[in-house]
Amino acid sequence: MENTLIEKQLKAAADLNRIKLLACMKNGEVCVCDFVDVLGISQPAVSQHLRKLKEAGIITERKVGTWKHYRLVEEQTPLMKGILEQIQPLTGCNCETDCCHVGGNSNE
Amino acid sequence: MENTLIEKQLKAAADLNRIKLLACMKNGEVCVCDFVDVLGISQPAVSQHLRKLKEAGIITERKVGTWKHYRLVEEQTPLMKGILEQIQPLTGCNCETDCCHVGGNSNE
DNA sequence: TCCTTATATAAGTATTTGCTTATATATAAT
DNA sequence: ATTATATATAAGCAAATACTTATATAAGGA
Repeated sequence: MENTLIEKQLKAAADLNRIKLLACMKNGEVCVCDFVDVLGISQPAVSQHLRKLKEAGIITERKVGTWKHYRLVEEQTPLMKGILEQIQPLTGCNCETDCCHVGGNSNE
Repeated sequence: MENTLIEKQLKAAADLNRIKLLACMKNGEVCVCDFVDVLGISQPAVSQHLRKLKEAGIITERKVGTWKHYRLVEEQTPLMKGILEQIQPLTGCNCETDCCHVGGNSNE
């Protein structure tokens, strides 16, 4: 693993909001709309963070209708494996069970 | 290990010049003057990078006359252990054997 | 003491970053 | 076709970053 790739992945991970995104995704797939609630920043800001993580090869996406589900890629570099192990999980952002306010347990 | 400390250490490590500094220190103690040659940036720039790594608890220092020897702290966090493992070693910066142009194998 | 050397700090600046609001794109529903 | 929803992209801006040069500090030697 080259130092320039290490730099790219470290830069992608070195932000508290993106650390929280990664923490959420440790629980499974998450939608952009859920992240907005979790981080308290705008939807475009979330999109930009996710793009940075995607460009570093850390996450990938899946389109479901108008939604987009993001998740950690399966084959992480040794560097990212170590980092992801250390990131503390975040509750309240599990897309599997309550994605995009669909499923009947939302009050909107 | 809290996510805010993780952020601090990731931010400290997420720079190619600082990655090179860490790579050098994997070989042992290094002086500021040696880093200047290795990185090709000014001495104050090196000092500032080293301060950032020190403030993140990643490195420590030892004063020897007018020189200052920097080295990795012994008790690294699990996060930094993983990162340091992945950083590729850099040759030409081993302070133990050729520190600050002292030792007779310099041509100045 | 004065001068030199090694390093740190200060101040200034260009670049990068992380947000914002506004707009574009894509899908679904009416 | 029109409208609504979810996400992405564009543009602009404030804050952070990484350098520079100039200066301060500290130790050693003449």
